[in-house]
Amino acid sequence: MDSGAGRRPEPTMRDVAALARVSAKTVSRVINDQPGVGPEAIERVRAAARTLGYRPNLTASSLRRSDKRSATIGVLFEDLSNPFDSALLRAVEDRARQSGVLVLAGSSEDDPSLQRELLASLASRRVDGMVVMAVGGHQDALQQERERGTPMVLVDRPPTFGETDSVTTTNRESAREAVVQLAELGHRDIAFLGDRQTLWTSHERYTGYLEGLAHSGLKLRKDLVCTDLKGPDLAEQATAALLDLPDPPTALFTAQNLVTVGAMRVLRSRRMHHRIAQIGFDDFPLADMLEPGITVVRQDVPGLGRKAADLIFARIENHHLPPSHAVIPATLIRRGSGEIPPES
Amino acid sequence: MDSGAGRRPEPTMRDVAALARVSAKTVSRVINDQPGVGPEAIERVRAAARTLGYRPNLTASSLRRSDKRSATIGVLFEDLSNPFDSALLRAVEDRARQSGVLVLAGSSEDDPSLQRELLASLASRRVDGMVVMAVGGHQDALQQERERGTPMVLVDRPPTFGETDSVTTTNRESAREAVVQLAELGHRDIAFLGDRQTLWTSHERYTGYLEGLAHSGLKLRKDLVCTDLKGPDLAEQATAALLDLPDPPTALFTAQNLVTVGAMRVLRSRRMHHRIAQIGFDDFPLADMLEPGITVVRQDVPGLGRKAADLIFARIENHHLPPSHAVIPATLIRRGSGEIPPES
DNA sequence: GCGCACTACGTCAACGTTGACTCAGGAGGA
DNA sequence: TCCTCCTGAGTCAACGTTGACGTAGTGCGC
Repeated sequence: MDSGAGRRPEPTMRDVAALARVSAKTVSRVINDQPGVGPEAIERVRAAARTLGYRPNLTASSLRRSDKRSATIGVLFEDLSNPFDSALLRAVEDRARQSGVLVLAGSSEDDPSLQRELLASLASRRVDGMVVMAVGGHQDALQQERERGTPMVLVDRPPTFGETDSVTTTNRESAREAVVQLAELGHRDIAFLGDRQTLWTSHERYTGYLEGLAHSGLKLRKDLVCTDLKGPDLAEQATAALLDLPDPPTALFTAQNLVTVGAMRVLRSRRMHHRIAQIGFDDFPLADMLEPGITVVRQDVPGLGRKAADLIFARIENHHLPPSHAVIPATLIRRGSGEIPPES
Repeated sequence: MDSGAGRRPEPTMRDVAALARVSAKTVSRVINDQPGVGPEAIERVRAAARTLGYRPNLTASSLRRSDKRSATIGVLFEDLSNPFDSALLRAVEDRARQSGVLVLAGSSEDDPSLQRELLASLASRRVDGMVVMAVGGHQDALQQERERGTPMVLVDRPPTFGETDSVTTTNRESAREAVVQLAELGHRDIAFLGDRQTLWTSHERYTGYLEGLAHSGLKLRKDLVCTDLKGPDLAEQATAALLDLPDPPTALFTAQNLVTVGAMRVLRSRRMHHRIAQIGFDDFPLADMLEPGITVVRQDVPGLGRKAADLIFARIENHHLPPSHAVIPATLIRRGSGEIPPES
């Protein structure tokens, strides 16, 4: 074993060339399957590379190559341990692998300065492109990066600046659909519980909620709207407060995953989960195993990821494509909780 | 905007040097905070770098530097969209960020040839180290990589070869603890449902099951042992078959996440979830919201990830450290399903 | 006034690879 | 026979950066 020795120096093309008694350039040709090398020279080079355990140095290669490709893309999401983000990452990774590209991944934690830092880190490594879930607020850093010509695709949230590809979900339309379904069951007091309004998705879903009410001829009750619920604790408090109203809602539209779970928790602890309707945005595991099953709007996460990857690779291939804004449809999955009619 | 223009060439040190009227070396010194540059030269270089939007090329830098560090590590897990894997990735990423290191991530899908390919891909990019969840079976590719001197830490599964760091969970001990708890409640017919036996973790948990039985003076009933349940479908079939036995089990030890869920599903559909005890290995979201809550052995996933990252960075710093094998304790979380006594 | 140390730079080559070019030798045609 | 073309190589420099080393100028002690 390696005990005692430090990291062995990697053999270089020159080492292989010396052993095969050819020039380094010939080794380069063999490694890159370029023509102009005779069969027995090819064999000598291959044998030498094998015995030395030679592996090409991609960093040196991409430094010298004319296209400067690093065969690496950057992925900058909010939190890689979040199931949504990791499913997205996996979809991007799968598509990248087909092109022999590896993925540098980072979590921005919705922190602009961290995003800026990671962006610079990716840029220093000269990635071929970036797939970014932009943090809320100003996107100056992203815009600057894009304006330098770095291929970039925004996922889940659209760019606030021009000429940049994006992939999003039908947030507004699907939220609206959920609310309309509740209204058609006879609900007239439908509460909205959502995440931070600075997040584009949250805001879109709220707009969809408003549209759904309007479409169904319902009046907006401002006391039934709870926004900026960051995390399950705030969601639980908000749900409890709603239920304690003199005129409580008969249905909840919970516009984010953790909010959905927080609300569920409160409904269950009050044994009201069979009497109050609930539709959540974004599916989650075991939603079908609860009593009742939780009706949700399911986003096509792998679809989002695949599309994002397709776009980034298309953009890398051709910088001059017109920007593309893909919208991936979400689906309403009826499991019971969203099909509870109002009482009396 | 960038419309029409291809990717703008990145400014180099020479560009900055020309603008600041100094040599490239001086720019290098300023960028790396090295001494030997006067204050006003520093200012000129800084200003020039700002106006040009200069960002150092880390690939060129790591090519030339003596230590050859790329400030990048590789992470090779089974499936990055799996919550266990992604939580692990996140923990590694957090630790890496502290050292200014980025993470190249890949999913091996438990496929030896894919793992081999990704390993080569990482090696070509000259990562400083690798954190690997080894695929089952032969680990030759990993061993070869390790023998070349690449710093490597195996997570969740130990190496079958020497001189390599690893981090694992108390699979056997915790499985044993779970089974002993069931036995102490009076259960005598405790079934084992587990994933593929080729996986080290599955095998360990099975061994723990056997130890638990032995410790409690129970005899092994081979007809209650179901292994190699890959995926929830097989788990459901196996559970159904167990319950259809003339002498069915009164408690289930489900040794893997998807198996746990599959078994739960069958118990619920047969309305037996309040009569048959169940303890699962590995926690999952909403386990506490079901009726009854699911008792599980919870692994300390962030702890595993942190430790793995600590080890890889220690190894990168010092190749000569003796190999370290960390074992992170798991905890039994009692929620109800594992505290159901046998009937009559 | 001379040597010496010290500071603030600059010069050069090299990291591992590849694009552009050169070149020897043989085949083939006029 | 001579010229051209093609094949299978090799040579050289450069990608962007930094380690090793060189050097001009200043300050200071004796």
